[in-house]
Amino acid sequence: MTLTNNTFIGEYAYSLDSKGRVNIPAKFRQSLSDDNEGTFVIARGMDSCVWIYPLIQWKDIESNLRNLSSLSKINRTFVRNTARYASPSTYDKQGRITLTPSLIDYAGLDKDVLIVGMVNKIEIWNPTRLDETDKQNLEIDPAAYDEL
Amino acid sequence: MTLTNNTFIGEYAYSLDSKGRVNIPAKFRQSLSDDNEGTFVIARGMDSCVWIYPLIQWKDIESNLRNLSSLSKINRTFVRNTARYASPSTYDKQGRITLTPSLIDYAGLDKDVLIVGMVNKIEIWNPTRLDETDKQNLEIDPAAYDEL
DNA sequence: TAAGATTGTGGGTAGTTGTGGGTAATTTCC
DNA sequence: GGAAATTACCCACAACTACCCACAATCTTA
Repeated sequence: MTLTNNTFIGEYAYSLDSKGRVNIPAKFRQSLSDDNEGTFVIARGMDSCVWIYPLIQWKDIESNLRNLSSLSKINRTFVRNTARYASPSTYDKQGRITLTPSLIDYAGLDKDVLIVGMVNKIEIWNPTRLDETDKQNLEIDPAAYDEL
Repeated sequence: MTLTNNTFIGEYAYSLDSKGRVNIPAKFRQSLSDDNEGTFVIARGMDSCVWIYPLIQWKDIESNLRNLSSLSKINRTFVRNTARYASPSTYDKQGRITLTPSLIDYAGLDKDVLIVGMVNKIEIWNPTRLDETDKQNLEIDPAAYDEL
């Protein structure tokens, strides 16, 4: 069953095969609207994971990046890190996309990976790294919850 | 008979079958408005239980998450921890929804479960855990009630 | 009170999904 | 230009899930 288009929630334990392919969970593919043409854009996440955007979502980001002033150092860094490692990937008949070796290395991905729905994008994690990140974040969380 | 739409009160002792399915009490289903399309979103509760939102209720939460900027680490963590354990579930012809193994484990659910109406959402408990939680809260509650 | 409808619970089956690997086309590099 | 490596496309199978049917217990209604 499908919620809103291009919306991803839930967590899935999948595997990365020897060719660098990961399956996109069926529920996520079903949520993809047709104008994405079965294509995602994979990029470096800000945490040590891989970010996967639906194509049209990425186009939004792209146009935002275009409008960001290059005067700010943070902006420049953000644009560079986002754009530099991004590449489009269309899924095959089995629903898999291929990750670049560079991204696999960046996220420290091994055979077992965790796919996490982040509402408007998807994250791919090495399960161990996500655990560690979770632990580090335990301290700041309560404060964040309060604002919501 | 139905109170207000999408409002759940009362407590029910139901059972979780070997396939991870629980029945949603008939009264709760009758209270569900049509625009929910017979669908709930199950998620981690803040206590060790499962939360069940009517679909449209969850969509509100979702759109809030969608608007949080990913530039902030706190936001990313918050979105991840919320979306990660959530998944939609439409009830079958018998009125049951399927829980994910991850949530069953989190809430420590066994065969016998307790379904509790929480007005705008539903909780599923392991009866033993709910007892324990109740006892722990006895001490702090009176003070808290005063602020209400 | 008896008959019928509704509700909760269990299980079988067919279709879908995740995973691995093979082959042909394409690209890269010497 | 040709060989090696890489990529894209296809097929096969096992595991899982969604859907369906069956039955017993409870509630409703005449």
